[in-house]
Amino acid sequence: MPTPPEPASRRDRPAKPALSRQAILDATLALVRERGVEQVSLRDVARAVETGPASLYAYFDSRDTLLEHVLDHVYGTVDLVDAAPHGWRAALAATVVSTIAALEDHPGLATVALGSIPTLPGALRLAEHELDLMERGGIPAGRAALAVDLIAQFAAATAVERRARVAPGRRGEDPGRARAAYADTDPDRFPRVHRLAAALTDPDERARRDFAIDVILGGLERATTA
Amino acid sequence: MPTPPEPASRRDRPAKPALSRQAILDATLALVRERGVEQVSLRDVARAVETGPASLYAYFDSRDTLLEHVLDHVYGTVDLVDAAPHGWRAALAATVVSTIAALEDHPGLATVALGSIPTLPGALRLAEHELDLMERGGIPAGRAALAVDLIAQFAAATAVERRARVAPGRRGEDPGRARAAYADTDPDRFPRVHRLAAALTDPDERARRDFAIDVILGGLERATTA
DNA sequence: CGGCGTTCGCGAACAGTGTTCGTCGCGAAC
DNA sequence: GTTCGCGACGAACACTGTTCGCGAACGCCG
Repeated sequence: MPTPPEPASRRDRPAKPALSRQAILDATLALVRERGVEQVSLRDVARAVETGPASLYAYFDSRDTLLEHVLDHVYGTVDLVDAAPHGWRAALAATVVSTIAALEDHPGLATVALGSIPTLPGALRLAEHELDLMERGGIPAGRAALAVDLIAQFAAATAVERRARVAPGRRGEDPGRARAAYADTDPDRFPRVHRLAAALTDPDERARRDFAIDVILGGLERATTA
Repeated sequence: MPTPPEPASRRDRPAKPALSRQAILDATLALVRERGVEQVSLRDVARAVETGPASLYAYFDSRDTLLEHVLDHVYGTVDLVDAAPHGWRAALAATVVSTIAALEDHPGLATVALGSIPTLPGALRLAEHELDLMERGGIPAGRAALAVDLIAQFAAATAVERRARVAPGRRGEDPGRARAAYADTDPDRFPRVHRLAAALTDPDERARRDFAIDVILGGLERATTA
């Protein structure tokens, strides 16, 4: 507002990175990391790269497309744990944990992961590594291909749920309330739920996660059921 | 606009159901079923019960709360398959399939399921049934409690992903494009992904789902890994 | 070297959202 | 018959993702 239209703005400021896909991606990634996907609007991104919202559409078709690229960048940072030290199964488990952690570091991104079919390089790199590990484990290729999908779905879903549970700014969705709701269950209608209230609402997220990974990898190793 | 304020509107139309939680829920459920969650605004719901959007807040704290109740109603319609004919494992598998189907009948609701902790009666009923089946199967109570969570997460995630894949009005996210992307992968960087392109993009959703259920239930049956 | 044709960045506007506030009119109570 | 309380709701708010079209800067052509 102080300076009027600021003439020849582009030429006067050669320091400005000139607006590129990469600059937009980097800015979005930083914003997502610190605020979460749903608190990042296109106006915020535009402001971060010193432009208006309309300009972003020259580089990305839509907000969703932009977020898919951000997601793939995050996939690219996942630690691909090697089979060498503790065997393929432990390595695969560790890779899944790393995937979940990467998604949780960028709140809301997991929702994007569940809603899109992965085709970008970061996701392919992750799939390749998982296939490698399962090959070493002697999992038949057909099963392994299906498992890649199941694992990705599980990792994303876990990250989404976690976000809902920790519930930073959300309304009263705190775990304590859920715990109370289960304990207050009518013992006649829902005897098992009532009896297992504590176990069903156990807040130890790590234990839940490790249990799930163990179930999935264990089931994968078994021969197909007759 | 033709009739000015229409005086004494309430008294003139005693047929109107007077606006209740149930009426709002029913209207929302119908709209969700035919259009999907994200295409149902509070204004749409209000219009369906012949009122304004503000009135809904007398019955539900927020849109999210309303949707959670809709979700629970849907949970309440899930077919609880009995253990009698084919054993507990097949019954549990069928119940999971039924859960996924119910969620898919209400597009977008699965997202709500992933983002909230279930405390309402429909979800409890489902959990009770699953615990019953696992008890019959000899699954230790602690494992069963954790499994309830895993199963619910899996069902919701599957329904969410399915919605993304069938992609009714969404931009070019058709499965064909994904298939091509995998086939075009660089065979040097991603040899396994390239080789398994067909299997990784197999559009047979039912096979993927049954594989996943088999893996999870199989892993559940195994003793905990040493 | 000057003028013009073209491209494209982006300011402004659009249609829509969930939510809140304050008024107003009905129904019950005295 | 009059008054009062309370709940319904119209209107407004702040914000979203996205599109349109003006205008200014660029580079080719004479």
